[in-house]
Amino acid sequence: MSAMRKKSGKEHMETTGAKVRAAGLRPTRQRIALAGLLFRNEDRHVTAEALHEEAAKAGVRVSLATVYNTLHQFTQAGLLNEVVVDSGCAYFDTNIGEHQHFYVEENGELIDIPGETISVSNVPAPPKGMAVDRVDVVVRIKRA
Amino acid sequence: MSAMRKKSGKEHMETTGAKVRAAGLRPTRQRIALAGLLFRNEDRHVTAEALHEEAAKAGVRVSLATVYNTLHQFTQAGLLNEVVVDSGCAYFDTNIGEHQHFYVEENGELIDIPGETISVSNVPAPPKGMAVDRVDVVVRIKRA
DNA sequence: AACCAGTTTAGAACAATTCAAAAGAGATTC
DNA sequence: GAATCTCTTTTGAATTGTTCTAAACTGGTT
Ligand SMILES: [Mn+2]
Ligand SMILES: [Mn+2]
Ligand SMILES: [Zn+2]
Ligand SMILES: [Zn+2]
Repeated sequence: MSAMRKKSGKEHMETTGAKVRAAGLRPTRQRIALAGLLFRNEDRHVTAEALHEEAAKAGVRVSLATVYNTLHQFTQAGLLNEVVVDSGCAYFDTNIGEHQHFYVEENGELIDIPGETISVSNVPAPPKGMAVDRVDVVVRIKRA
Repeated sequence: MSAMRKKSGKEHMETTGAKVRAAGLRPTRQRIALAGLLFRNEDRHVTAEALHEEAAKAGVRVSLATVYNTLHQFTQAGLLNEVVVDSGCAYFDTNIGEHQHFYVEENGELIDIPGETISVSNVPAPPKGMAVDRVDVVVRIKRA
């Protein structure tokens, strides 16, 4: 589902519950609420802290520990990707397709670069006994 | 200086002091000692903690705070590069030329990929008012 | 309704890093 | 070479992001 139709409120709730269940996770209040926030809009990049605040503002009471647990569970279930751009802060990405990022060092913002855009070639073979897990490209940008 | 001759002990000390001074930093005991450890061998990737231990083993008494300070000062002076591969731990690289890395997630090891090897093309223009600072490629590998 | 396994929570614990204030040491001047 | 000035180092506390623990809770089942 590359281009998905905008869903109505109720429809979104159901979709969300199904998504959590399909991931093999019990659809609890907090998981459904967090999935609701995460998957409601276009692709997004969140930090645990940020999602926790967002939940609070949306009137959803969830502990920070649960936000961390949920982000990791969603990641393990393949619903999210983790993006490493900053030693000191973990980002989670709702865009799980192959793609790359601009990273605005100044304010910590992540911007998607569609997967077909950048091409990486001549990646050498890894040492014996090792296999490539994934190739990450981060384009660090700053004010011109 | 791509391929440098191996230096004798004393020669290395002098070179080291000069390097620190050339970077615009006062050649203090601890900065010279740390530079000595860092730039003595081939290119290396260190963590503050690791360098601190290495110094201790070499009989050099330096505080961890100083190791952090020094690594950052050397980085700012262009003697080191910081490599981001793990949210939670900062790596510093004595190879300041353009190159890429294999990252062995299992044990946190970094392996250089020479700069001419991988080619990255079609990097899109950054948003208005922004400029590319640098493009990082990390090839995450794991046991096959 | 009772029950159980899985989940959430608050708060303590941790790891990596930074900060603050006082003591120490290069560089410069006499 | 002593006085002096500024930059640096040190120690330990403080911060930040994240994980752990043990007790309370809840979704799903009987
Ligand atoms: Mn953050
Ligand atoms: Mn480390
Ligand atoms: Zn993304
Ligand atoms: Zn390197």
